[in-house]
Amino acid sequence: MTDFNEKQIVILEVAEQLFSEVGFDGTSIRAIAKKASINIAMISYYFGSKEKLLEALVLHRISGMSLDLENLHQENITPTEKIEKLIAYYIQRINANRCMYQILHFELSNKKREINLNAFTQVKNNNLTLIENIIKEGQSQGLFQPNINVALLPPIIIGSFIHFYMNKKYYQQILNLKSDAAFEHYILNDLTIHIQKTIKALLIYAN
Amino acid sequence: MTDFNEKQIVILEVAEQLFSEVGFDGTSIRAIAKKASINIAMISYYFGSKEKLLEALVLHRISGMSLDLENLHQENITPTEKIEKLIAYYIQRINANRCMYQILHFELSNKKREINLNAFTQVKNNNLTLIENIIKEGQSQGLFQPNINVALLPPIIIGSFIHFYMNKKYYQQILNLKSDAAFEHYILNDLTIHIQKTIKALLIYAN
DNA sequence: GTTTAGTTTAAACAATCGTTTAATTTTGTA
DNA sequence: TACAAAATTAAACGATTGTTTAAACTAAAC
Repeated sequence: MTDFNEKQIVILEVAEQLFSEVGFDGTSIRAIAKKASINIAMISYYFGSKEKLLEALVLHRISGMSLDLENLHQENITPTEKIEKLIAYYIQRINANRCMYQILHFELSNKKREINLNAFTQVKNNNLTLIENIIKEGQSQGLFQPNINVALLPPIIIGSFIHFYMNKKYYQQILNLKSDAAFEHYILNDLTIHIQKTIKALLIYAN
Repeated sequence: MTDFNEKQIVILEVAEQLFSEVGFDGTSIRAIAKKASINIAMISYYFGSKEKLLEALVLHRISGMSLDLENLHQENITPTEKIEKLIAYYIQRINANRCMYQILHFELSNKKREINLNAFTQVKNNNLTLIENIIKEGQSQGLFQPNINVALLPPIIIGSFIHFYMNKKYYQQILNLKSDAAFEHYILNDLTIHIQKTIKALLIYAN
């Protein structure tokens, strides 16, 4: 998977954290080097430049963002249950990769940057196909409505999560989630159930 | 509403565009000055500093982000129709303020920055109360389900929009929206209808 | 016409930025 | 041990950053 040594991995991890916390432009080479306990020249030495470090980081993480659920489609459960499982797994994976999602979320919409989107587009298309197959199955069984815009389902799932996570302080306040652990627990339970209910209702309920 | 002169307004508008396009850290005082056709010293002269310019910009725009729908609650239409109207209006307003939403979205989650959130929190609480009142009305009429987590509805609406907008290029590609106008039209029609359907289904459908 | 306060300007400020250099240390191989 | 390649370092590079300065300009008030 990776052709990076231990020291390079440390740099990538530190960069990921800082980029997600204070942005690419808000992160200096010196800040990364200090946090990774290395000399600032090592970043150019290993990755070439700050821009290329970002590219390497994205490519390094992107493969782990594809949903790995080939067995789900073959499981002997109802399409509704499959959707439930898919969403829970999806959110758990977004949460696990939330730093990278945050970086991509901003840097991809940043007109200054021009990252190679092919790998990310492929991940999104792959995840979209996965959802599409389950929905087609549900539709063929007469469980789901026929007129579902599948392309707009990921925005609901990902968008809800990202917005919730980006406004962490606000939702911690109004939902009385006093610790980071409580916030994360809420995401993996209450928020997940809420999104599951929402998508299920959309698929099943006839307008 | 504003105590800014024409020149200050121009600076604020240019800053808003650049901050949303390339981020706060990605925007230099000189870039703002050049685009606004003013001397770089004028920004410090009028606003004190770059940080204070951002604060002034947020405060300048924030009042326009509160939903103004007092009459909606009194209209003689069903709660379901009220929700539809509310969502269409909500998305139209997010779209109109999308630059500021983008700025807030990133800068508020940026650990470097410490903007005064009170005004924004007030807007969010105000909008939440508006939704809550309509849902209570629908619940009292037996139209909506009783167990609705109102706090998690804005994340669906705002989150879906922002995610869709942030991944503009991707969705333009897979939805075959070749122009900016076609993309905006899709947001104000198809995406709006999709979110309306989603929220309605969640409110009405019993899991 | 003079004065005064408010604008606008070019220039300079120190600080930080990403990157490169050249010398040194470390590591692995013969 | 001797050598060569790789890794690491401190220092410096020029460019750009946000901000300040002091002079010049504008326009209304007296």
